[in-house]
Parts: sequence; structure tokens; C-alpha cells
Amino acid sequence: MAQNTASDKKPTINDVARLANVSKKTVSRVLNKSPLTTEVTRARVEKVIDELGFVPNPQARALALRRNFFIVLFHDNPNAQTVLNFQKGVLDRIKTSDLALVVRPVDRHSPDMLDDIAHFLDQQRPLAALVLPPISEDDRIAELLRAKNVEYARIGSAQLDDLPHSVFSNDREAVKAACSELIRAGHKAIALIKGPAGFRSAAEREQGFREAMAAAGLPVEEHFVVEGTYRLNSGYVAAQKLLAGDNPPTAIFASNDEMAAGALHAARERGINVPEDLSLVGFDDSPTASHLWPPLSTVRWPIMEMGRMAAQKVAQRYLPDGTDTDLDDAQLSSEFISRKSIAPPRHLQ
Amino acid sequence: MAQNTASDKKPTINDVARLANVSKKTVSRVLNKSPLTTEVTRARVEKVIDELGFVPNPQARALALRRNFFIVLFHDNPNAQTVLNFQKGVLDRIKTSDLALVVRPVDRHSPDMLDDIAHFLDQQRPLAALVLPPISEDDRIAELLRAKNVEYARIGSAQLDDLPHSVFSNDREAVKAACSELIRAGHKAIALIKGPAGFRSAAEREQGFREAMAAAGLPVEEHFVVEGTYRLNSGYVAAQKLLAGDNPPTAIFASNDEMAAGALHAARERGINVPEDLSLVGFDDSPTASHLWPPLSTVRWPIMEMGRMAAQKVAQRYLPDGTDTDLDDAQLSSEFISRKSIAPPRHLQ
DNA sequence: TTGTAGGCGTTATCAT
DNA sequence: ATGATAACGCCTACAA
Repeated sequence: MAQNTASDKKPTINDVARLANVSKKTVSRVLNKSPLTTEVTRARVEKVIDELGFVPNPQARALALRRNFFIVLFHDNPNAQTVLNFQKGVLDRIKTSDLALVVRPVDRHSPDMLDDIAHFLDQQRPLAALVLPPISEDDRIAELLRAKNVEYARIGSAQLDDLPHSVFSNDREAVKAACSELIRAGHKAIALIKGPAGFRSAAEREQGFREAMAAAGLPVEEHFVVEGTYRLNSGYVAAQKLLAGDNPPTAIFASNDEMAAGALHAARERGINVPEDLSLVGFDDSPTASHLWPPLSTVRWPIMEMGRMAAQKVAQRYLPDGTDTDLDDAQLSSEFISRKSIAPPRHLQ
Repeated sequence: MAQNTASDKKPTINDVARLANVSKKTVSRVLNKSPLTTEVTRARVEKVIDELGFVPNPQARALALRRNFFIVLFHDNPNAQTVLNFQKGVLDRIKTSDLALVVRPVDRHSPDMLDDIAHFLDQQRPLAALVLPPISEDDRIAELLRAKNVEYARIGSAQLDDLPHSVFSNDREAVKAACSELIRAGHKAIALIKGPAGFRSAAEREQGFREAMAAAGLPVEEHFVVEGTYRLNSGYVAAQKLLAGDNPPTAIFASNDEMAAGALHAARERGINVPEDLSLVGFDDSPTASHLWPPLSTVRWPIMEMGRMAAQKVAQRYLPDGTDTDLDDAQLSSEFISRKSIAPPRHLQ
């Protein structure tokens, strides 16, 4: 790319216009792919653009269009790995463009959350917004985005909006598959450590568990269903409770890896070996899952792919390398990952 | 804050000027805290600003000032938790301002890295840049930032630049303290799994290890020093090697938690119990550290605080709530965290 | 199909 | 200390 050297002045649309012998507006038309230009002039203008290494100034465009050329990511810190992988996916998709990604954590427990978001949107006027769970489940945010006329996509464990505004995984199916694996190994007394009430992901994963049990004709013992908070300690506490009874479960599905790690600690403390005495499955495929001993069987959430798809969805027209993805695609598959934390129950070993 | 309702038109500097009976420029002066205004006019203007709920339009400012009101974070994905915690610290500090944080991962192995950064800076003209390790150690990036006249701060395990452009921790001291803890417990045969050559953090941590040994008058057996890559598996391999000998170490300091997790697996595979037969210390205080069994003693890297301080450093004048931090402060302390992975060596138990 | 004039909302220059 | 006028670099309306 030709670059100006010493002067350090970047060429403007005026320079291009002058050298191409056309008006600013014509250059503008070329830049914005307006159909109202002759092939000839377009070619001439593009040649000059290339020679100059001209790149439109985003600030000026922002002012004129009243729209900033970036995508915001709103989230209320689910786990770090999730946020970062998602960011990575988004950035991966937009890196060849001139878009930027700005991060905006919010506090879903603050009464000011909506006002904060509104203020941010008014101030910064982003091109588009991406919303990660759990706040993606908040319909008020989507309404706000629509009202402010900001393109958006909601990410979730299940479809949260119409297709053009959704990117989601099939947690339910994935959990069903994972639990079916447990059942196939011979387990019947399977416990569930579920996520906190009110989280869509928690509900979906619970459903998947129940469907797997039902499909196998196994009853769900309700005292084998314990609620956690998605934090390590809640998994520990839940497992203590589950393992304390006379007929403890031979397998546990924990709705995320962190709780599974907690459950693992609880088992170890009671001298219960995993997987010999207790099989364990988590969800997320966090780094922790593979760092544990035994390495944890889990479900990989396609979060990076979701980031890529979300970026594609909301910013397609600003991304150079076309429409390889069908816009109606919105669902990506979670995938069961088998590691060493599953074994047949004792009596079958 | 007074908000216009139906019209949805946000007030501009012109509205303020008209209602306050002054010129745009005067309003601008008030906004920018220019000393060239009477107390009286300033008060009058500020009153109108409040009543209108006027907020300057960042896009227009950006165009006029040729500078975008955001901070970029450049990084080449160290671990997710680090990046995210740093982001959190930065955002925490700037959240009451009108600044935004944009994330820009780069690939330090790409020959285009510098060009990419340069292009980004030219295009986006950020107010300031923050650079996370390991790329913060690359002097060429700092040069670029200076050349492009972008305020910046480099984050590291030791001072990487002059004080105004540095935020760093004292890895060496912290590791020294951690290893001294091992020595105090009675260990003499202590091994080091160090980080990859060329990383400043690796060098600092190694130094800390050596200083602790020297201070205790203990020799460093060079076959007890093995290099890893900061990844789990390299810790596993290193520990296999360390534990295979006739006189294996009774304690290992791994230069990060991930490698410590790998070492833990290796030990477990050989039937070596942690901490009874082998004490283990990591570095980072990652979530993994507390999820392992036994919970890993480690060093907490004050990464969030570093984010806060870095934001303060580069954007002080744009942040509303003043100068509570001394700008010359650049160092933050890492802290040893004692958990269950340390015990006296066998013969002292 | 192309160009002219004017606007987006702010800051800078240079008088007064 | 304040204000008129001109940038900043792009885009939209409207005219040609």
C-alpha cells in the first residue's frame, strides 16, 4: 500500500477527487458502491484511491452518518473464557474490515443498567451491538436497541429473538447427548446440579437432562436435582448433599464445569473416586475442565463460532469478504467431549 | 438528567450557546475547562448545559481534534483471565467518563503485526493505547506509539519503559517470597519450571527463584531447572523429567498455574502425592489454581489493579474523578497466596 | 451519471 | 474574555 512518508498527512477524499478529475461526491459514490457511476469513472477513481493509499476517515464518516463504525459487546461477565473467546470470534470476522470492537460490561443487578446502555448508545452510536448471556435474555435491552435503531444480535443457549437477531447453540440437545452417554455406560441413578433459576441456559440444560432420562425410560429422582449458582462452591455444596444419602447417585451432570470441579472436590473429600465410583460431566469446556484430574468430560460451547456468526450477522454489509454464511443460519452445535471422568457404574466394571 | 423526549434530537453546542447567550466557542471553552472564561459566564453556560442535558458529540470532537475518544488494548492473548481482568480494571476506571475501550488482539508471530498496528492507529486515532505482555516487551511497538503521538502504557512483570509509560508488578520479589516459603517449610531440593526464553516474565520469575535460593544459601541444581512454554502440557513433560531422577526434588515452583497443573498430573501419575511427597507452587492465581486438588499455592498478579492504574495513567485528564493516584506510581505488588499444595518434606513431617 | 452547496457538531484562528 | 469565521472529512439534497 502506498504510504505518504515525511509529511504524514493522509490523503483525503479531496485529493482523490482532484487527481481523478471528478467531484468529491463521485468519489463518495465509488466508496459507497453506489450504482450511479460509470464503470469508467469508477475504475479511474479506484485507481487513484489505490495509488494514494486513501482510506476514508472514520471520524468524518461517523459525524456525517451519525453512526460510529464499531460494534459494541455488552456483557455481564459470564466466565472469562466465554467472553474472550466470543471476542476472538468477532474480531476474527471483522479484522479485515475497518470496524472496531468496543467492550462494554454492564451490571445486570444495577437499576441503572438500561439507562447506562441507553446513554452509551446515544453517545457512541455504534453500528451494531452484540449481547451475551445472561443479559441477552433481557427483552428490554433488545427493545432499547430496536428503538435506538442499532443493529443487534442476541447470543444464547436457545433462540431468544427472531432469526436475524439471534445466534444460539442447542444446549438442550447437547446435554441430552451427554447424559445419554452416561446412560449408555450403564448409569441409572444420575443426578443433576442445575444452574440458577431464571437463566435460560440453566433451564435448557435441565430440559436436556430430563429428556435424556425420559428417552431411556428412567425416572428423575427429584432429590437428585439440586440447584447451584454456576460457581465452584455451589457445586461442592450440591455434591456434598447428593453424596451424603444412603443411595447416592453413580453419576452427576453439572450444568457447568466450575460446579463440576466443586463436585469433584466434594467426591474426593468423601473418598469417592472419579470415575470409578462416580462419573461426572460438566458443561463449557473451560480450561479448568482439561486441567482437572481426571480430565472432565464436558460439552463444548461453540462460543467462538458464535462470535464469528454474530459479527457476520450484524455487520455483513461492512465486511469485505462476502456472504459465505447464510444469514438465516443462527444455530451452532454444542458438542459432547468425552474425557476420563466417565466410567460404567461399579457393578458393571 | 434532563432528557428531550419525543423529538429525540439531542441538543448541540449551538443550542447551549443560544440559550446562554454566548458564542459556540465560549461554550467550547467551558467544556474544555479553558481558563479564559469569567466565572460568571462559565456558571451561566454550565447551568444551561445541565438544563439541556447536553453532552458533547464524540464524533464531532473526534473529527475536529483528529483523535478518537477511546483507549485501545493491544494484546496477543496471554491467558483469558488476564486479558479479561485487565479489561475489567480499565473499564472500572473509565466507566464514569465518556471514553470507550476497544480491544485489538494482534499476532506477534505475524510479520504484519507492526503494519497492522500502524494502520489501526492511523485509521482510528485512539486517544491512548495499552499494551499487555508479552507484546508489551516489544520496543518497536512503543516506538510506533510515540511516533504516532498516541499516549500509551506498557504493562509487564518488570519496568519496561520510563515511569509515565509503565505499569508493572514485582514478579521477582513475589516469586522470591513464594520460594522462600518453600524453603521455610524445610525444602532444599527445589526445582524450577521456567517460562519460555525471551519472555521478560519468565526471566523475572527465574531470577526470583534464584535469589530466594541464594538468600538461603542453597545451591541451584541446574538439572532442576527445566524450561516450559507456559502451557499445561509443557509443565507435565517438565515434571515427568524432574521426577524421573534418583533424587527427585521435594518441591517445584512452576512459573505459571497452567504448568503447575501439568506438573500435578505428572506427579499423580507416578503416585506421588501433593503436597505430602511434593510441594507445588504456581503463578497467576488463575481460576484453575483454586479448582485443582489440592488447591494450588500461587502468586496473585494484580492485573485488575494494573488495568485501573494504566487507564488512569494514559487518560487522567479525561477522567472526571480526579487525581487520587500519583502518576509516578507504576508498580503494584504481586502477592503470595498460600493454599494446600505446600507441606514440609517427608522427613520433616 | 455527475456536480454544487450545505450540513453533521465540534475546535482553532485571529481579530476585537 | 469573547466572538465571527473557517476548518475537520465525509455525506445528502437537489440541481444540472
